[in-house]
Amino acid sequence: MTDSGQLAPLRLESTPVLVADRLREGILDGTFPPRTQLSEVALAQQLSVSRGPIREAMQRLLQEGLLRGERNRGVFVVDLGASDVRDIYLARGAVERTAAAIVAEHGTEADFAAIQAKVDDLAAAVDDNWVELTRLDLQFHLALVAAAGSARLDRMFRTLMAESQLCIARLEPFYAGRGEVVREHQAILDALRIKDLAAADRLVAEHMEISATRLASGGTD
Amino acid sequence: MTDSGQLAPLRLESTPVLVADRLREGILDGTFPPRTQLSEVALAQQLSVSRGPIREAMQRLLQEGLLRGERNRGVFVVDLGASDVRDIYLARGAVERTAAAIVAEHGTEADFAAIQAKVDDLAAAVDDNWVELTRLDLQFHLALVAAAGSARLDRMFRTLMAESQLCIARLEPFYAGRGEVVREHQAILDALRIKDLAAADRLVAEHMEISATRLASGGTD
DNA sequence: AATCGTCTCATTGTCGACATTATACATGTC
DNA sequence: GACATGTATAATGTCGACAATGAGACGATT
Repeated sequence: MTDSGQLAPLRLESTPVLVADRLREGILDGTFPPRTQLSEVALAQQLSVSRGPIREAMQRLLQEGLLRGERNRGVFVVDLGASDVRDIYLARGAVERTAAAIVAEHGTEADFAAIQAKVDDLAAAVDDNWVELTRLDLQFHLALVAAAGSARLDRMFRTLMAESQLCIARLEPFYAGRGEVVREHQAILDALRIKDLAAADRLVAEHMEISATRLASGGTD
Repeated sequence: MTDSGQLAPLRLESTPVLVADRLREGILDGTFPPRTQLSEVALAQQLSVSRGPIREAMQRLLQEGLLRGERNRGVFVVDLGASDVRDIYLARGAVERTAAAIVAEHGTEADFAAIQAKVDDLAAAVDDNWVELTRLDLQFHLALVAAAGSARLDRMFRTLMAESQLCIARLEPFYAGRGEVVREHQAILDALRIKDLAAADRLVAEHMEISATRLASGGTD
């Protein structure tokens, strides 16, 4: 998997991308709580860059749905309500059910192995760190979508993943026990392996339904 | 629908949005053919604005998938191949099938009327103007997704719509006759009205399949 | 003759400063 | 005292200029 012998480019990412990553991290880990305004000048000073790259990074996060912009006012961290949670998981269902159908039909053994690795990571994780559990949870779904090999499904899922992470981090749900979650994911993978499209579709749809309900029950609309 | 007596804001949209609209229009109508580079300074002079808004507009089109950026090189109009066409319609299937399921279950008479209006527009259009026909075609699908009332499905569809328009405009397909297209769309709407989820899902999936095959056959991979 | 090194040119990346906009507070008038 | 108006301030929006990067052309060297 690693391309040893090949040298990586000196600068992997451009400055605006680096800034966007830092901001996204800050939003997801609670450094910037919902509804807080992100000042361009303040961030520019803290990160020792000009306002240009900051604005460009904000543009990306606006498109990702993590920030909300008001004309001539500024950008604010989004505040996701219960209806947003339902909508996010509805959209994820649309993406992941299609991805599952493709993987079930055309998935290779390498694809299944990659997804299985994510299930194993989830099973091996410690129970008490729920932040890590949700991260690994999303990694499974990312691997599932990646296995479908669709650039656009992947693009759409990544923005939804960021939004999922945001509302998960904010609500701090009881994660329903590791064992149950591992079983749910393993069941999806098993259905994919035996090319049972109907079962895979149903399991993914149910998984979205359950996750959305779990999260939405704790939030305000 | 019109709010007479009320004055609209002086500037509806910000400068970068206006610029993005102009650029998108130019890309879709062939003013900027695929693989052409968009120079920041040239566009800034032509539009009489600074490079800042230009860069911001380009950011949006990059996210929409209409432009491709290379570090320290510039941005270029994307060149979509047959595999991209298939991928776009795969992703559209994911979005629109989910939207159709929602509309079939919870759609109001107003929703159906709005979609029916798009079918009527399509039926009333003149035959020879295929550019207009494809535009109206996409308007139907936009209305369908809008009726689902999901902000994220809508967001995802709009970017896919732009990409669809691009590869349609580039390939200039024979549009398969207006009558056939009208029947296909009317059939989808009819299935939604009678809440036949299975039929609606199948019809939308087939519509995507047919459209993708129609377009991909003419392009290069 | 082929290759490497250097130069030039055009373009993007970044920066600091000015212009514009919106909010909040103070002021004046009825 | 309450409302409308004017002003101050802090933010974003925009601009022009400088720096850095990459591509192509030209010439020198082996």
